Amino acid sequence: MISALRGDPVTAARALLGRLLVSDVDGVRVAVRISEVEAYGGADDPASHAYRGQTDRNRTMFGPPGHLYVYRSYGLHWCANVVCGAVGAGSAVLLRGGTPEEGVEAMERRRGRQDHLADGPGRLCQALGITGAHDGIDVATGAVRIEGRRSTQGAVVSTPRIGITRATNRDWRFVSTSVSGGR
DNA sequence: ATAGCGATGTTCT
DNA sequence: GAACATCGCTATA
Repeated sequence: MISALRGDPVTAARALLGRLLVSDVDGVRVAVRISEVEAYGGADDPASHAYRGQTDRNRTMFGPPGHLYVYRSYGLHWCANVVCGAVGAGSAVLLRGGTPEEGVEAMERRRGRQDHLADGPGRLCQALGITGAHDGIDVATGAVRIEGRRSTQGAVVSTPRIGITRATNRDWRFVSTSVSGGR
C-alpha cells in the first residue's frame, strides 16, 4: 500500500495527486492520471461525512486505509474516495478529477459524450464505471486500483473545497496545474 | 462566460 | 421538511 495513506488526509491527498487510477470493470481497462483531489478529516472536520460518527453510508471511512469509499451524491451520481489514516479516524481523499490515459473510447461510451470525461467527481466515477458495488474494495488489489508511481512534474495549487458549506476556510483541495482536467 | 434550475436518494433537523 | 462533497441543459450576454 502507498505508505502516505496511513497519514493525515492532506498528506495522503498530495500523495495521490499525479498517480494513475485504473479501473477494470466489465472487462475493460480504463486509466486516468489523478489531477484533482480533496482532503477530508474525521471528527475534526465539519465538512466530512465522518464528522458526526459512523453510519451505514460512511462505515468504509472508518475502516483500514487504502480502501475505496463510494457514496451516492445528490441521489444521482457516484463519488469515490480513498480512505486514509488509522482505523477509526474516518478520514479520506475525494477523487475529483483525472486526465484520460487509457480506454478513452470506453469512457466516451460510458459518459455519452467526448468532452468532460473525468473532470468532476461524478464524471470520473461514471467514466471509470465506479458504482456503490465498489464501496470497500482494496485499492491495491481490487477492480479499481492505484498503480505505479506519482508523476511529480508540475506545480500543485491548493484552494478551498468545492460544494461544501462548512469549514470553507481550509485549503484542502489540490489541483495539479501542468495536467489538464482540473478547473 | 455565467446563472438558474430540475433530477433524485440518503442523512439530518 | 431541508440539506447535500453534482451534473447537464437552457437561457441570457
